[in-house]
Amino acid sequence: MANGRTNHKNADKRRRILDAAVAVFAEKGFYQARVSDIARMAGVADGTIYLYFKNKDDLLISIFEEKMKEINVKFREALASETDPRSRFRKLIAMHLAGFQAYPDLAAVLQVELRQSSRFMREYKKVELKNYLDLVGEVVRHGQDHGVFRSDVPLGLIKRLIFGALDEVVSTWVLAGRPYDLESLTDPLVTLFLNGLGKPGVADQKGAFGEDHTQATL
Amino acid sequence: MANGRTNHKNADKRRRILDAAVAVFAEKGFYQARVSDIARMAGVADGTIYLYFKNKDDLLISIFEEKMKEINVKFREALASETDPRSRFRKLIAMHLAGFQAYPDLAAVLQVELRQSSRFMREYKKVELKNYLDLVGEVVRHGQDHGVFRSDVPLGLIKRLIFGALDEVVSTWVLAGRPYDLESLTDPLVTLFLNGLGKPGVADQKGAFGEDHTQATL
Amino acid sequence: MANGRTNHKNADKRRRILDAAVAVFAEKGFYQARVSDIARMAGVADGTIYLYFKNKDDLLISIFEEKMKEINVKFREALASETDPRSRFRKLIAMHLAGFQAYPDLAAVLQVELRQSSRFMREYKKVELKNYLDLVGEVVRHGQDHGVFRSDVPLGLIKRLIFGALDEVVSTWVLAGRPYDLESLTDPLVTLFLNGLGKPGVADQKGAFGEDHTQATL
Amino acid sequence: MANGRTNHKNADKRRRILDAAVAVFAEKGFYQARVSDIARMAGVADGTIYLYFKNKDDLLISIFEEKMKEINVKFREALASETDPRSRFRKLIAMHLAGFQAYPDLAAVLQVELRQSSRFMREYKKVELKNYLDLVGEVVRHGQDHGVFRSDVPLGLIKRLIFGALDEVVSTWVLAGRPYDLESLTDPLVTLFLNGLGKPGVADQKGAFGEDHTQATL
DNA sequence: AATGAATGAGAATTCATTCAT
DNA sequence: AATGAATGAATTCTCATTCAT
Repeated sequence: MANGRTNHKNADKRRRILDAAVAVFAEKGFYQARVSDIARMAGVADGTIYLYFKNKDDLLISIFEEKMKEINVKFREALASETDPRSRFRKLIAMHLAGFQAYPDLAAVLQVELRQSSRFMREYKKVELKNYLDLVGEVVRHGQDHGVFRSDVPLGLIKRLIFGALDEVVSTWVLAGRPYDLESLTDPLVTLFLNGLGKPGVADQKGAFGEDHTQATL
Repeated sequence: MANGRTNHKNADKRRRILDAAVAVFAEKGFYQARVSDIARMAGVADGTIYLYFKNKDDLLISIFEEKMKEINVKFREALASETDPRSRFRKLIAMHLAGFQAYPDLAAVLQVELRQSSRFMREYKKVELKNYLDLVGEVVRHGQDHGVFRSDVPLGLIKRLIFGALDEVVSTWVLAGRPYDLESLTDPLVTLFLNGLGKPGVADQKGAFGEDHTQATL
Repeated sequence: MANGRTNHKNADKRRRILDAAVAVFAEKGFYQARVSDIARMAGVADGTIYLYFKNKDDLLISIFEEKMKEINVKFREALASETDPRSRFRKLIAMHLAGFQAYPDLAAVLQVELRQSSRFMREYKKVELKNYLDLVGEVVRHGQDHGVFRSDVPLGLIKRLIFGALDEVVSTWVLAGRPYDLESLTDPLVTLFLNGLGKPGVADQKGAFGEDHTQATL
Repeated sequence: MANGRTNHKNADKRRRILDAAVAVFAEKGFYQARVSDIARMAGVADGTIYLYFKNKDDLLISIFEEKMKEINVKFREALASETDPRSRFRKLIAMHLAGFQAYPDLAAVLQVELRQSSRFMREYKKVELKNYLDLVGEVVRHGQDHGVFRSDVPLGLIKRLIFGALDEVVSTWVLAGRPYDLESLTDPLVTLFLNGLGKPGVADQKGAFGEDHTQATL
C-alpha cells in the first residue's frame, strides 16, 4: 500500500501486464494481439488489465511513453560525460543500437507495432518522439558549436536523416529476425554520418541551402 | 476466382477501385477504411471489389506492387541517362522526393498506411521493396566502381541508411500535412549523404569495418 | 425494390424481426432478451438485425412507436362513428381491453418491458404516449361539451386516472398469466369511471377544486 | 452468509447502504446504478454491501419490502381512527400522495425503478404489494359494509383501479420532475373515485356484473 | 466485520466476405 | 460480370460478486 506510482494498485502487477504486452505485441503485432493473450501471459484475469490501463491502445501508448522516458533520461545522463562532439555522437549511435539489441521485443514494438495504431501514429509520434529527436539535435548542435559539424544544412533535416537511418537499420534487423550483431554497425554508421558516402579527401561540391522549413514543423 | 492478374476483366474498373483505395486509405488509414467506403468511392458494389482483388489486404499489396513497379521502371530509365555517379545519385534523391510530392495520397499510403497491415510488413516489405533498395544499391555501386564513393562500408548498410533517411523525411512531411516543398530538400540531403555531417576538409578518423552481414539479409 | 418504407431493405424481414422481438421481449424481458435470441426466432443472422435497426433499444422503441401509431389511428377511426359520449367512452375502454387481449405479447411488452429501458421511460413515454392520452382526453372532453361529464376536475387528472387504472388492470392480467377474459371487465370499469365508487343516488359531497396544475405538465 | 435479517450486524450501516441505494437508484435508475456508486455514497467498501444484502436485486427488494412494511403499518394505524367510510377513503388517498411527496427519492424508486428489475416485477410485485392493495380493499369494504360504497363491482377490480390511478398520477409527477403540489390532487381524485366522471345527479345506467375473477389472482 | 483488488462470465456490435439473383 | 443483402465470426470491455487479507 506504499508504492510511488499507483495508489491502491499493485505496481508489480502493472509491470507484469506491461511486460506481457510488449512480448505479445512483439510476437503477434498490435492488431492481432488479443487482450486475453496479454492477460494470460501476465497471469491475470482479462478484467484486471482494465484496472491498470484504460484500454488496449493505452497499453501501447504506455509502453511507448514509459520506455521513451526511461530512454531519454538514461541517454542524456550517459551523453553528458562525453565532451568531445564526435565521441558524443558516436555514443548516441552506439547506445541506440545497443539499447534495441538488449530489448529486442521492445524494439519490435517501438519500431513496428507502434505504427499500427493509427491514433498513435497521428497523435503521439510527433509529440513524444520529439524528445528523442531533440536529443539527437542537441548532440549535433554541440558539434556545430564546437566547429566540427557542418551548419550549412538545416538541423531539423539532419535530425530526421539520422533518426530515419537508425530506424530503418533497426527495423530491418528486427524484421529479419535479428540475425546479426546490431551494435557492430555503430562504426560504419558513424563513418557514414560524419564523413558521408563520398570518398575521403574529396571536398564538398555543393554549397549552403535555403531556409530550414523542416525546423518549423518538428 | 478473384485475382489481380486476370486480363479479361474490365481494366478501367480495376483502376478505379485501386485509385479509390489509395484515396480512402490515405484519408482514413488502412484499418479505419471500410471496404464499402472504397466501393462507394469507386462507384461499384462491395462485392465487385472481390472480383478484382482477393481481399482487403490484397488491395494494399496491389497498390504497393503496382506502384513500386512503375516507380522502378521509370527510375531506372531516368537514371540510365546520367553517367556521372554524383549526378546519378542526386537524380535518384530528387526523383524520390518529387515523386512523393506529386502523389501525396500515394505517399501517405506507401509511407504510413502500408505499415499498418501486419501481413504486409512481415511478408511483403522485404520482398517487394528489395527492387527499390537494389536500385539505390546500384547507384551507389556505380559510384564505387568509378572510385568516387567509399567502399569501406557495407553496401547493404548504405542502402538502408539512404532509404531510411528518405523514408523518415517523407513521412514527417506527410504526417505534418505537407507544409513545405519536399523537392527543395534534395540538395541538403545529397550534401549530407555525400559529404557527411563532419565539417568539410576534415578527413576520416575511422578506418574500415568488418564484413557486411546486412548484405545477407536484404 | 419497390416497397414503401425501406429502400433497399426487405420489409417482410423487418416485420419478422420486429415480431420476434415482441415475442422474445414478452417472454424474457428486455434486459434478459439476447439479440441473438431475437435473430434466431426471426430466422436471420445476428448481424441482419442491424441492417434494419440501429441497436437493441431501437427495437423496443420501434415496437412502441409503430404499434402506438397503429393503435391511435385505428382507435380514432373507430371512435368517430360513436356520437353518444357515454357510448364513445365505453368503446374506448372496450377497445383498449380487447386490443391487449388480442395481442398478449404486445401487451406484455408495452405494459411491462417497455418500462425497463431507462432511456425509453425518460424520453419516449411522455412524448409518444401523449397521443394516446390525448385521445382519452378528447373522448372525455366530448362528454364534457355535451354536458354529461363533469368539468369541475382537471382534464389532465382525469386522463391520468383512466389511463393508470386501465394500465394497472392490464398489467395485473399480463403478470398473472392472463387467466381470465380481459374484455369482460369493460362494463365494471365503465361503471366505476362514470358513476364512481359511491352508492348510486348519493350526490357529490365535494365541490370544485383549484387550478389544474397537472394540465400544464401533460 | 449475507442476509437482511441478521441482527448482529451494524444496523446503522445497513441503513446507510439502503438510503444510498434509494438515492442512487432514484438518480441513475436501477440498471445504470453501479453497486460501487452505492458503496461510495454509503461510505463503505463494495464488498461490505454483500455482508448486508444478498445482491443488487436484494437491495431493491429490501427497499420495497421495508418501506412497504413501514407504510402499511403507519397507514393502518392512521386509518383506524377514521370511522366514517368516506373520510377513511379520503385519508388513504391523502396519505398516499403526501407520503410520496415527502420522500421523492423513494417515490422515484418505488414508482419507476422498481419496475426495471424483471425478477422483481414477476416475483415480488404480486406478493408484497398485496398488503397495500389489501389495505385499499379493506377501506373499500368498510364503505360497502356501511352501505355507502357500491358492491356491484368486483372488489379486486376496484382496488386495481384505485391503485393504478394513484400510481400513474404519482409516476407522472415523478417523471415530470415534481413540478407541483401532489397533495393538492387529493380532493379531485376522491371526487372522481367516489362520484365518477358522470355529471352529478345522473343515475347509473349499467347494472351489476359477474364474478370477481380478478380477486383470485391477487 | 470490513476491505477493495481481482475475477471472468457475458453480450452487443462491426464489417470483411459470400453468393443467390 | 455485377450486385448488395445477408452472414456470423470474432473481440473488447463492464461490472456484480468473491475472498484473501
